[in-house]
Amino acid sequence: MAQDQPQDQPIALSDCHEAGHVPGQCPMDAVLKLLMGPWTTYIVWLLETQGPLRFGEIKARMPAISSKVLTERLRHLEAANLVSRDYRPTIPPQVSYALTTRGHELKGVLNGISVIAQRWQAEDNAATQKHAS
Amino acid sequence: MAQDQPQDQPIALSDCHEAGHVPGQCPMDAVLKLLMGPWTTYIVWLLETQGPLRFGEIKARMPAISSKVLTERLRHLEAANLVSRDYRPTIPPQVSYALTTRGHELKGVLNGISVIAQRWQAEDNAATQKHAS
DNA sequence: GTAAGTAGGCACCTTGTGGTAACTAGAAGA
DNA sequence: TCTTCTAGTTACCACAAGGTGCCTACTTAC
Repeated sequence: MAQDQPQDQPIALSDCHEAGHVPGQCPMDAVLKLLMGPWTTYIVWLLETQGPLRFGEIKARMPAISSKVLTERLRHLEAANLVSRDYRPTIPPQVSYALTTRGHELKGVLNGISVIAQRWQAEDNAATQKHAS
Repeated sequence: MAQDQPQDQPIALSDCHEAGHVPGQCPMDAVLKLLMGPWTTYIVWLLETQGPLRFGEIKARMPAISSKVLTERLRHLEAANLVSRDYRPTIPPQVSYALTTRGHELKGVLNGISVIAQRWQAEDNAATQKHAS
């Protein structure tokens, strides 16, 4: 991935960043907006680690989310082609969600963020402890 | 970075994802929340590519942002140790902002997102064109 | 007759967030 | 004396986003 680039090259980001910036016109903004809301990364992680899940199964693993928001998040992820929706009109209906190829492509990036986030948190904790003693 | 891991290992993400998820208690959530708001990645990108900048210089490069929001974004980034603030109490005052080491560490991740985002957008554009023809 | 179970839809309320405009300090310059 | 410059701060407004509760459709089971 991009990490193979020599570290002294200027960061590229998206072309929209070249001129006066207007939020919402940038591919990066689109991806960040997708990932950002609460729950979203957790949904992707669930589908990544546990495979396809039904609506109720996802909800059971996120007790605090409301149906409305879960539905909305899944619709957004579906619209972005990150998850696929499989609807079976049985009684009662069965709807299962799975990551698409594009969804799996996020794995590397998410892991990168996770690694950094955990390292920073560990550093902060260590600093706090040292400061408290 | 994390991309060196074999691709068949389960994604790790953060420990908070192991049990019932509560947003806001997760190091990943913290980082995403930081990056997410409008303008934020653009500010980081500016400081990355153009070096330390004064408040007015940043604002001049983002004509649509308000002082209030720029101040708030910079305060958040400063609180997260991503940018450092250098205040000189001259008249009129001079305040310059620069990326910290931690700020530069984001470069890889942001570039990863940027690469994916641009690839997806290109794919989508190609698909749209083909569909339209 | 009615409750349970699934996957939401819909209306309403509340909170957070961003935006706008006015205002500040203190010295320099006209 | 009055304006200008910098880097904000403050008060206020508006909209979007999240949350809550209630409702549906259809069948099976009690």
